[in-house]
Amino acid sequence: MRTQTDFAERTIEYEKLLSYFKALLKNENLKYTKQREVILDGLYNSDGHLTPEELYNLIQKNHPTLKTGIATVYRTLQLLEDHNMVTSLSFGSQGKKYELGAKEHHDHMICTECGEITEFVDEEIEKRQHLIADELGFKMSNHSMQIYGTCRQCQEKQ
Amino acid sequence: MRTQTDFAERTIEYEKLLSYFKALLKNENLKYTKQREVILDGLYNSDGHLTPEELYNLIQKNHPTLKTGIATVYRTLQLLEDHNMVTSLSFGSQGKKYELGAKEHHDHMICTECGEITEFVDEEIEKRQHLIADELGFKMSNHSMQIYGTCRQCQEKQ
DNA sequence: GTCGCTGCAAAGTCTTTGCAGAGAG
DNA sequence: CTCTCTGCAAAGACTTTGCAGCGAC
Repeated sequence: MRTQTDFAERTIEYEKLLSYFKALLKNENLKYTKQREVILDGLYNSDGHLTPEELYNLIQKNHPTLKTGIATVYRTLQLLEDHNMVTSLSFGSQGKKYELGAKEHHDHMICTECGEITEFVDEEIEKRQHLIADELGFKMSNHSMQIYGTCRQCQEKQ
Repeated sequence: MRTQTDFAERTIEYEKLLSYFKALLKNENLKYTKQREVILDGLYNSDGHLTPEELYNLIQKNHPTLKTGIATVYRTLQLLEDHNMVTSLSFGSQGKKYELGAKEHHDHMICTECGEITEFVDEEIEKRQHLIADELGFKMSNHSMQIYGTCRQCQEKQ
């Protein structure tokens, strides 16, 4: 099993991400704006699991001079999701969160006390998922798995 | 692996479900009302994956004489969820759906074309989930897994 | 009878959209 | 220059809440 740390090492650098984004925009006759840049940047320079509002606040804090509306955050997240650059996660009552999807596939372990999200991958589970889809005659396009519980820190607090 | 059909056989009968619900209400000095009955009934007599609005419509159709407001549906679903009688699922853009949680644990395979939901359980995956939680020092309380793709019927249509 | 429950409508959230001006290419 | 993007505010979708009357116990 691999965990979050490994992913950090594998995460493609910001430069690559940015040029991919720029190429994509050019390809579709869309424009590369300062707002789109800071949104991508915000997603990159965070733990990667943000609600639209959290992202909006982060941008306001880091780029106070640039006026960026929440509508633009929503629109850009939608754009990024349409092009598979980000993935949206909906964990129960925590609302919809977004993460950069350029990373390798992984699953999530969510602490119900503090909301911390740890990423992991288990090859065995991945294999079985494909197997199950095949058995049910399903053409699998995607999958997600979440484990809910209490993280080590929160257990110690109690 | 087991699938939906097996679950139908394991599903506890409505009578048991109902008496559990009644006992629970009595226990907390809550009242057993006609509205609460038809809501539980609606959840039971369906494929078990309903949005609050779908449930509301179903009730309107099956019990046209009984006035049941959507607010009551929301309130009752909340009540049932608080007492672990139903589970809410949020699958991407499909919105929040509810299912009776008295059934055995299972995971979901969702067709992104027609929205059909098939349930399944894989013991191997269940085992590995516990293992992973242990390795990460996580006290697991719950987990969910979704496989997205195209179901057999929708593949044939194309 | 009491006290919780209900429908209704109003109020909250969260997200999307219309528009006129700003700005990238 | 053109045509997309943006902020703003208004509109939408979904969910929750306050209230006065209703109904379970």
